[in-house]
Amino acid sequence: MDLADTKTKILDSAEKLFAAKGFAATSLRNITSEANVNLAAINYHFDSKDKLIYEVFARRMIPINKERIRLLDEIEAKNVDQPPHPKEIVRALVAPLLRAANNPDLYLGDILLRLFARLHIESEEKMREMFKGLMGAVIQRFIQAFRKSLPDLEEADFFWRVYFMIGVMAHSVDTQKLNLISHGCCDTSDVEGIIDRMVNFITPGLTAPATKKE
Amino acid sequence: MDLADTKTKILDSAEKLFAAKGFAATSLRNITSEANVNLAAINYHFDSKDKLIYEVFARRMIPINKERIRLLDEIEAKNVDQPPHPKEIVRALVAPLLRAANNPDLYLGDILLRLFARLHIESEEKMREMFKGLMGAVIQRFIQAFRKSLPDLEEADFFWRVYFMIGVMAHSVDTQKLNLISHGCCDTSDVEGIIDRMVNFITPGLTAPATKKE
DNA sequence: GTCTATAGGGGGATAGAC
DNA sequence: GTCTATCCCCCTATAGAC
Repeated sequence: MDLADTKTKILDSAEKLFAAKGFAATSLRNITSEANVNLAAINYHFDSKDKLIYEVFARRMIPINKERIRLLDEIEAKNVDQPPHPKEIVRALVAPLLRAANNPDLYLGDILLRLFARLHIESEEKMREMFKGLMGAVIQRFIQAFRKSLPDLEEADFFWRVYFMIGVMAHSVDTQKLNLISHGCCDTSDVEGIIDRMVNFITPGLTAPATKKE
Repeated sequence: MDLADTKTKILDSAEKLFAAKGFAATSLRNITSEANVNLAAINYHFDSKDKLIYEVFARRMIPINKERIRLLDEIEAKNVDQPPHPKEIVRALVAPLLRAANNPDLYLGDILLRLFARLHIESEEKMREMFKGLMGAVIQRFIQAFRKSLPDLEEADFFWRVYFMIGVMAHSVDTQKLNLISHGCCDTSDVEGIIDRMVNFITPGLTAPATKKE
């Protein structure tokens, strides 16, 4: 594990600490002492703390988004005549994210997932820009796919439901708080099971009858 | 607006800045200059930054949770012989939170709501303790109510679905990011409409058939 | 209760030796 | 590429005058 080069050690430690404490609360000194490297190495390899934050995200986000697009391409290739069922699109969106947590090559556990959850909640301008750059294209592809598979939904209803779906996904990548309420009866290590449950929760909400004024 | 006393001015400014930038990134100097009060006033009135954070939350959370319990009591009083429909319980849980944003006595808009979203994502120990103290009893009450109204659901399925529901609620209190994808077609000021849409999204997921191994 | 002043520490970033 | 040393800033908290 100490065979990694300095740049990788910094990324690994920064990822872990950002996920645990947040960006502002994690100092460059925290990171370098955790990584057993020199303080100046961060500025040498990454120029600034902001650019380090970006690199930490990009390293994980890019492969996940590639896999999402690959799965969506596959689904659309199978359904050339009619739009695919929303359930399949939901699965293509959430599965690569949840699976990334249990990739044995990463050894990340909940760390990666809390990092994404935190990004969703950050409101600083730089975070917004970063998010747009890393996620914009994928979001647009999936919105188009969902729109075609839910053609009868009124536009406002459609976007609200997509937004609620993103909420489920963003919040549930961190499964720690679930243990606080479930006294350990939920197996948080069974990723494929979590994916199934999440798809089965989201799909009926997406495909429900239109919301009427009550 | 400048008629408020020092303590209230500090709470108002702290709430606004915590929501916008997070706890760690908001300094006591930011708060006192926004509030037009002296730096030392924070330590005089609140002792420390941590206790200020707690007070900011408690001021909003306590009335919201009281209203949630009141609505749940009301629902259960109407349904003494059979458990209420999950839909009614969902509404009792989400409506007070979403309505708090548009309370004209508070003039908070999205600020209050982003604050709650951020609390959900904070992982520091002190936040966990605070959350437990302010939310523990309410969560237990609602879990019991949901359990009775969903008696056929396997236990793990039940808790996962409750967790997904919390995700929708926590994420969707900040409606800013919705505008990024919906090009303004969603009316984020119509609180009762948002509540209806959210209840209609969550309920089918809660009441769906059990998740089977696929 | 509110102020000024300051203690005492930690932060990001960089210069320059090796 | 990696180190030490340091600049200069902002931070929380408190002491003590008013």
